[in-house]
Amino acid sequence: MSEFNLLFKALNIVEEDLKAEIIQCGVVQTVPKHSYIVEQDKYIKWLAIVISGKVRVWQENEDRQILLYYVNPIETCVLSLSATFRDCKSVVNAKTVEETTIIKLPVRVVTAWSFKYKSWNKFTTESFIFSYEDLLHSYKNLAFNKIDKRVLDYLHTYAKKNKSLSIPLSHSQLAKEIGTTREVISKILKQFELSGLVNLKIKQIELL
Amino acid sequence: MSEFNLLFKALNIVEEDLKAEIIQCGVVQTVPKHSYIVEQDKYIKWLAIVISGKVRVWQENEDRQILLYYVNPIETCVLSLSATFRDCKSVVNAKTVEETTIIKLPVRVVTAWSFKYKSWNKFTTESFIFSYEDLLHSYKNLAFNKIDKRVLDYLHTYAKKNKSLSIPLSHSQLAKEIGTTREVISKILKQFELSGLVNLKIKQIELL
DNA sequence: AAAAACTGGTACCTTTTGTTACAGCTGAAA
DNA sequence: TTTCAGCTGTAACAAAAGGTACCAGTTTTT
Repeated sequence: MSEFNLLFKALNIVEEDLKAEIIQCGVVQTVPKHSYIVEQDKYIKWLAIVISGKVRVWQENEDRQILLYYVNPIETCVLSLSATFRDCKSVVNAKTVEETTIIKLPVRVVTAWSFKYKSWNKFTTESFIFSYEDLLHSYKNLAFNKIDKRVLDYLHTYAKKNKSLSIPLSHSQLAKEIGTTREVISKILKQFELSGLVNLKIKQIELL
Repeated sequence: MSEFNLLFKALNIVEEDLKAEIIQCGVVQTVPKHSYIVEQDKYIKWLAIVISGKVRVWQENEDRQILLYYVNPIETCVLSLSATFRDCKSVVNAKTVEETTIIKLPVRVVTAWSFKYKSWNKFTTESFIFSYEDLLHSYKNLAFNKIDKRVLDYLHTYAKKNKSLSIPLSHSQLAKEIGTTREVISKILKQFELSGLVNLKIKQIELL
């Protein structure tokens, strides 16, 4: 099935006019792994919807990072979605984790769709709601939980989303997800191992 | 001017049908200070829009709190807005700071408006975008800044929003906004005073 | 006016988190 | 095979933040 048809099906887009508009102005693009999709402080000109692959979205401050979320197939980054309503610079970075196919839609064209097409309205609304709740959850987690709890949460969430108890991350990668340093992660993982919570291998953490 | 007309004007609601619907199902209510508008884990049945007064929205965990945002006149709480699209329990608390007049709209009725009325679509979209960016800013702040910086940020933001260099909060109230304890705030404010950044009085912090 | 509750100041200690420094290990490239 | 960069482990130390305790004003309630 073509990328467009995948998109139509996943978002329940039935309006022929909308389909035509998307096909007309949409650009299918396959991006190699570890490529930037958006960069902090740069203007967002395209709304990108991930068809296959995965995109990591995070914030930076000096040498620290903190994960915001991953964009999975048939999702879009909320922040580029806001950009479709209001020209603005990105306050985040987004980079492909693996080879990723996206459909790019020019921001200016998309703006009107949310009122014109019911399916698009639903898509944007749900994206906003889901993303807001997700961020809220992260905020609460960050505000009230110590790092070890946050690490454990992260591992469990990762396992759940990927349906695998094996998390293929190095200590320093994990540190960047959580917003701390490698040494702290090493210490915590070691404690987890001693408590029998995990098995540690190189670039691999196995939940027990 | 009636509360409804204030609302129509502020949100640029021109559709007569929408005005009629709002007037028909909306309830104007004046709530005394320090009253709960929504409570954690309870279902949201009304979308509340603040007409005058102020509502504080926060999250709790054991004896700690952290401020999410204030809802000011002609704003609505995003979270109750999401509830209009999807029945859900509140994950936050909201309480009036002062006597507050709100217009309550039953969640079930509002759902369809965002596609039916352009002005309502704009209102919801802008609420989502604004709130998301606001939360994102708080998240970054929490992730990367130490408490003293966050306190200073809070004071400056407060001063800016209220157009007054005088912040009428006790140390323990401020602690609850930031998500820490009274002693920590006392220590930090004392340092600020010694550095000549603020003047301290009882229940009053003056930015210099 | 007396009592109670709230507010602020401070000292001391603990826990949590971060930093520095170094050593051993692993896997891929030359 | 050697080499080297990246990964992991760990110890010692430093800084940030939180907890406890107690005291002294101030405001509110009784």
